[in-house]
Amino acid sequence: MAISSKRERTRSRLGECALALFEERGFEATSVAQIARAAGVTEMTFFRHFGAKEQAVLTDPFDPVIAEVVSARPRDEEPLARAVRGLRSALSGLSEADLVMVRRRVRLVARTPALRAAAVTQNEVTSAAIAERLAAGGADPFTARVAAQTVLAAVTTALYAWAEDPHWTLIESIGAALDVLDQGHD
Amino acid sequence: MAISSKRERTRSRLGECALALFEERGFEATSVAQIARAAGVTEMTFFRHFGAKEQAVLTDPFDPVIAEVVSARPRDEEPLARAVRGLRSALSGLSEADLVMVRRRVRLVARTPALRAAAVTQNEVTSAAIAERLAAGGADPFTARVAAQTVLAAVTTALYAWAEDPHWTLIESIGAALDVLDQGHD
DNA sequence: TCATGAATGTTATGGACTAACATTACGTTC
DNA sequence: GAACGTAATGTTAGTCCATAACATTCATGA
Repeated sequence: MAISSKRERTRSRLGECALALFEERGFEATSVAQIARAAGVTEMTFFRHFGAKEQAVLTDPFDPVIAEVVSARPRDEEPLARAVRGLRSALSGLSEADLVMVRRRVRLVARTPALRAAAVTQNEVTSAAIAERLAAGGADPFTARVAAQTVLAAVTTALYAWAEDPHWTLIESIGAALDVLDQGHD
Repeated sequence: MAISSKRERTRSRLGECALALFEERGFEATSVAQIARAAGVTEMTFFRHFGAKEQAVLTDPFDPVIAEVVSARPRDEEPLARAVRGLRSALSGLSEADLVMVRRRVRLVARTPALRAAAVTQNEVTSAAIAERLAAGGADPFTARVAAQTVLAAVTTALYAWAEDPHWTLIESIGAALDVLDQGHD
């Protein structure tokens, strides 16, 4: 028997239909009514699963992992180094299939202004979590906030560049971005 | 006779009413119909002046100045130093009255998720301009992009912190944020 | 004065969301 | 496996943001 409940199944069905339609005819040109119909469900149901149209794309298990992993690093490393190494180890855990899906979503976000705007809200949660951990490790609160926001900005830029350029690895792109922050530190 | 045309006057009237109402009862709780009515004008007119509700707050002469000033620095300085010094000289040109208005707007943005999200769109234009200038100065395009996004993330964080904390100067806050990026470089 | 174009008003429409209430489907207990 | 309670979904109605097409007022110079 399936592990997934009915709720989980319709949710993922909605997510898949949304992604496919967005890729096919664009985010703005696709109405949630169309998505709902494609998933064999009502408009209302869509909003019960994803609070807003953008959430159908932006809901991924990616951001929480970052915060988790950064805070798992030894506390005596400096903030930037912790972020870099934390991300490196986190990304090595993704499968090929995962990467394909992540790339599809990130590319869509990278190409859609409304999605990029909505993504910052996700980002802020991650950023706050990272900053909190850094501050708990003894960093000045303001410094922690800036460091967290800065690292995420670099990672986001790397993600968008990677999604558009097929001959780069995710880890390569992110590594290169973080190297820009890190220049002069070694 | 007034220097400002009728168009400019209704525009600024709309902007002032919007800011006041947003501060009074919140951004989401204020409809553009209310703003329009307060300004003695139609809802339609609002949208002709500001393409969207958020633009009533986010339209300021701030972002363009940043890009302008960063690119005005001598090309042989390194990217980060150019950004820091460029901003420093740009901000010193603001009057007390300007600072009060900037603070009101930034505080509203800092407190309103929807406005923070919409602000990134503004940000991207500035970021692209900065990156272009950095790349024209010989920097690798990807590096330029990351540097631009990173600096703006730091500045934005500083802006939000400054708007909420009355005993800090704008330039102090931004300086402190950029110092976080700069640590280890000197 | 009147003619021209800019600024604004009117009306109609569509799409994103919310609220309140009705209904169906699912799983659990007996 | 039948009844019951609840989770999941449907229905309806409405608000607000935003756009389009067309009409109207207002300012300004010939």
